[in-house]
Amino acid sequence: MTHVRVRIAPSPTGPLHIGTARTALFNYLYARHTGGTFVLRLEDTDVARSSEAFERDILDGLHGLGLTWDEGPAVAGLDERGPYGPYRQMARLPLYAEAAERLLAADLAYPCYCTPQELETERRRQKAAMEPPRYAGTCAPLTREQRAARAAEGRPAALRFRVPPGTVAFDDIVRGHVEIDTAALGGDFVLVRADGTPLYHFTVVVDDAAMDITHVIRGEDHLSNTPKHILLFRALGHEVPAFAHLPLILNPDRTKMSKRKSQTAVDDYVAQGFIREALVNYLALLGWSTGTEEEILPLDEIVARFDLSAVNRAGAVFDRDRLEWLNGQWIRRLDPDDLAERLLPFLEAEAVVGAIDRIPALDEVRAIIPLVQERLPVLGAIGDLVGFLFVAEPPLDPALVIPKRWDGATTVSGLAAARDAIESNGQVAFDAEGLEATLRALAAAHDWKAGDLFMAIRVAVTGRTATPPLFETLVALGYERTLARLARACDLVRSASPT
RNA sequence: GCCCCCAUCGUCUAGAGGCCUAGGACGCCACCCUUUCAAGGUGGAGAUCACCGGUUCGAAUCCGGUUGGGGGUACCA
Repeated sequence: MTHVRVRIAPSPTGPLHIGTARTALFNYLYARHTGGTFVLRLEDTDVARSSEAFERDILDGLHGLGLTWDEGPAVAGLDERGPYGPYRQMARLPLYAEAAERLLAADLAYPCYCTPQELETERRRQKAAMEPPRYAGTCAPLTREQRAARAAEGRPAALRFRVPPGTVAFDDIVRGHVEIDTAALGGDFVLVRADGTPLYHFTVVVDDAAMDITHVIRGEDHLSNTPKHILLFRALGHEVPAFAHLPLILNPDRTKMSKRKSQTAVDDYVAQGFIREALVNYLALLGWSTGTEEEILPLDEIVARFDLSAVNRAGAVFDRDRLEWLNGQWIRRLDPDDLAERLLPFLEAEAVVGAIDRIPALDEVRAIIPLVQERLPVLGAIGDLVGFLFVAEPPLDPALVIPKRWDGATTVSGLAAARDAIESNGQVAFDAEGLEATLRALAAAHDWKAGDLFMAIRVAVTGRTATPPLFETLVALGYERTLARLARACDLVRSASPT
């Protein structure tokens, strides 16, 4: 068996897309599962739309997900790795020129002098006549003399590939046998623009051939293009790699996932606090499953079980709710110290937007992990959950402080009594067990339902009706602040509900 | 239009001729637990396996057709 070589070939024309991440993941999984090599190649020939910022974003994003490559280009801070470089297409221009030269010399390709306007006119005519759009082959039969004449006129030439008649067949690893008549390919297609820059279908094949790629694993949107690629591999005299076309990730309306209809940037998910373990796990399960009922799987486990031929054929709608659930599962499985560290940037972000007044120290965050770990669907929810700990005074709606079964007067006396009880208990006994005992006793003594008292205190001290467990929360708040907030809420309710 | 691909609960999926009166998960609804919120537990609603024909003793599973959906069809990637 030959050594597996697969690649992900993103185009740096936008931030890392969920679809690209998924394709990268499946290539990575296949490479790691088979002990093969995972190559990263930048397809940056669309100079107008490519940028270095996007390059960084894509490579950082992939790394952030834990998808490391064995061979890849140099980007800021990273050296080029691998013996098949360079790994960015703009640095491979001479290779394409050489390949173009070979095809031209063998008459497998020919110069085309048609202008964009002429092509456009023809396309319009075909459309009007209800014919399938295809290149008419105007320049295909040109003799050497005719070509020279056109060149002498100063007409620039694109290079077109001569599409041979017949049918191209291949056995797709996920889709099975596929057969396409080359007549359906739209005629002889362009390899190199008139300005000399090579086009995607050409570069991808030249590079996959040069880099000895053995398995092309990519989105189903490339299935129809595959015959063109196979024809080119043959023309270049290279062995045709195996193909595996992955089902598309879909918008809720079942069209190909797009920026317009879905959140597609991996960055955005990360910024909201989706963690890499969950993202990778979720993406792996879009189109693949273990065949068992296990769903929560770490990357190495997925690698061990991955099977390309078990990949689904139907497209999969991206379900954010399910991702959130999985994210919560993974957050709960995180080591507490690790979680604390991952939370810090989100608290910093809260401070930046002014949602909290200060950034807690790491130890402080560690201390509250037990309160938040099983209450975070995403890391970004941390501010909402416990932001009240890190502000001077949380905003307080007096009406909210009064429990449903209580009135203002009861609330005032309840809060005052609680404050006094806690204070007389002293700072030494200020722990969760002590607080619970004290406050339960207090409720019993006044014939209040403990839940009502607790709710009044909860809102008084946090400003919210939904919080982590009360006593632990009070402890996190601290003795002094607990007393102060109780007193403040007491005053607020008293003045808001005159008796 | 033409070419290609696809089709099991709303969503992600299990299922590779009898184990299926179709299993799991998310979401939804109830109940339990409970100081709120989560988490967890239990239960429920939810799929005539797109449709029609065939093959077979037997089909979600195989074959053909229909319908529906998607993708491709550039001097974009």
